[in-house]
Amino acid sequence: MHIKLGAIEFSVPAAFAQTLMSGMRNLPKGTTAFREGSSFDYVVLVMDGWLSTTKSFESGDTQLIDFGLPGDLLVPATADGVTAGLTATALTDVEICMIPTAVWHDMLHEIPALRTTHEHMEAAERARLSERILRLGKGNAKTRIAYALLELCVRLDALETCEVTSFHIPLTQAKIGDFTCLSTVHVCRMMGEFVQAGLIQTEDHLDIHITDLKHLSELAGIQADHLAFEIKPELT
Amino acid sequence: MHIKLGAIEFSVPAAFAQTLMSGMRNLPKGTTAFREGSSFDYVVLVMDGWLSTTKSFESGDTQLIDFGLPGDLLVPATADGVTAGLTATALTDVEICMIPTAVWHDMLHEIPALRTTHEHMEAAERARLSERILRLGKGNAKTRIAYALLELCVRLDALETCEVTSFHIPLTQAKIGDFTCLSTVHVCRMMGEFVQAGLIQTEDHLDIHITDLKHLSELAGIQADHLAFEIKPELT
DNA sequence: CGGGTAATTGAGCTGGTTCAATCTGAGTGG
DNA sequence: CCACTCAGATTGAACCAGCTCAATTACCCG
Repeated sequence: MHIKLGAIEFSVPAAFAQTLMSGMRNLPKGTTAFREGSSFDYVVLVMDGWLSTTKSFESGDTQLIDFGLPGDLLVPATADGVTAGLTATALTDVEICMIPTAVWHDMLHEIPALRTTHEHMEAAERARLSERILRLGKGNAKTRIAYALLELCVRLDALETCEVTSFHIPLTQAKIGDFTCLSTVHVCRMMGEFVQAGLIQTEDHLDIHITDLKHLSELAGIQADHLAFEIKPELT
Repeated sequence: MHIKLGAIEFSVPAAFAQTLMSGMRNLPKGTTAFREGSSFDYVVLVMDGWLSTTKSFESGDTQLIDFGLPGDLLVPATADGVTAGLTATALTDVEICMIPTAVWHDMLHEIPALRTTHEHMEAAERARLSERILRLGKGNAKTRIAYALLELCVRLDALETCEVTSFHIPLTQAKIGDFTCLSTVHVCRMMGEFVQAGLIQTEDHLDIHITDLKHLSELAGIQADHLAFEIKPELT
């Protein structure tokens, strides 16, 4: 039995195999893995596909907090250890593994390398959120979008040191707007300007080609390779 | 030897005492505990006083990410496990304990209750950041300030279920602005309106009295007691 | 009393929003 | 093969929450 955490495959003792197998779920696009406020004593390992985590006001206004990509571990719990503080929704058809929190702790305990990777991924998540808060607070629309593109590029391991960097994001402009806290209208305009300026090209609105990494990085306010060190555990 | 994590005192085996003692530091107001980008293989336990964690653009624009209050544990590392992703600055005279990351891991391993509390505090931090991102993205100035006041109130254990709730925050309006991503001018105006509307009173600009918790909660978009469950580990 | 930090108040400005069309492309059914 | 539909992208234009700039006030401290 193997699981992938971050970019690393771990072989898991047979004792855990049954629990892992029975935790596998296929979620069709648009369905929910767990919901804010509900009791949910699992961690969720993303095997395949994209999820978003969101948080809402009672009024219904909803903010996209983060994406869950293959290899990511979603930890929904708030301080009480049991109640989910976020809602996780499948952005594509998704395969996840729901692991009871207690079992996950046992696994971390029994597989030291897994614990190390887990800690690096938690640090990566914190770093990601901090970078994003910095840009929400002090960055303008272009900085926020440029950063979002770079972050996704790095997380998808698509970064190329030279020439054109290409990757696929299963996101509408509305989702990019949710992620960057901008209206779809403004996302559209800004990305249009990026294309005009020769920073990126798009195909089908979903395949992104970064054609001028240097200037996109400048706009984002961070060097792409530096960001990779901050948020990609396996580069150490 | 005892340490306080969250609101809980833990007795620590003698083997760790020497390391803990030698990790103690007194930082005068305005000094820095660790700096973004530097190598720093410790976790920082806040014994007394307030710290802020910040993140900056190369241009110098700086965003306040979070506060470190007594009992909080600051984990500066990014995904590489060693490089600090944040800068921590003392907002008041501060007493901290710098614990080497490896030692901290040993302590978590040897003291199961400490590990549990640590996990709840990490969950609390995630919850706090999510709540804040929600308000940065979808909330207006009043919502953000109201939430900031409530969050600090809850973290300071000052919450009263009825009547007036009072607490002290060693913050200028400029810091509140940094925290909520608003200009000092706008913080001033909004807090002025809160006072006018009878939601809060202030003394010396630092002592806050919440005089209408119900309406402040409505403005903040969360019930104060619900927030307490989300971000206070020891209420479980 | 002088000097410095923080708060307050007024007034004009702007980045990004909202509202409202219009356009485009991928189905879908006949 | 075409007409219809629907989601998403694009474009234009008015609007506004919060910012910046600038001046004034309040308070503390030596």
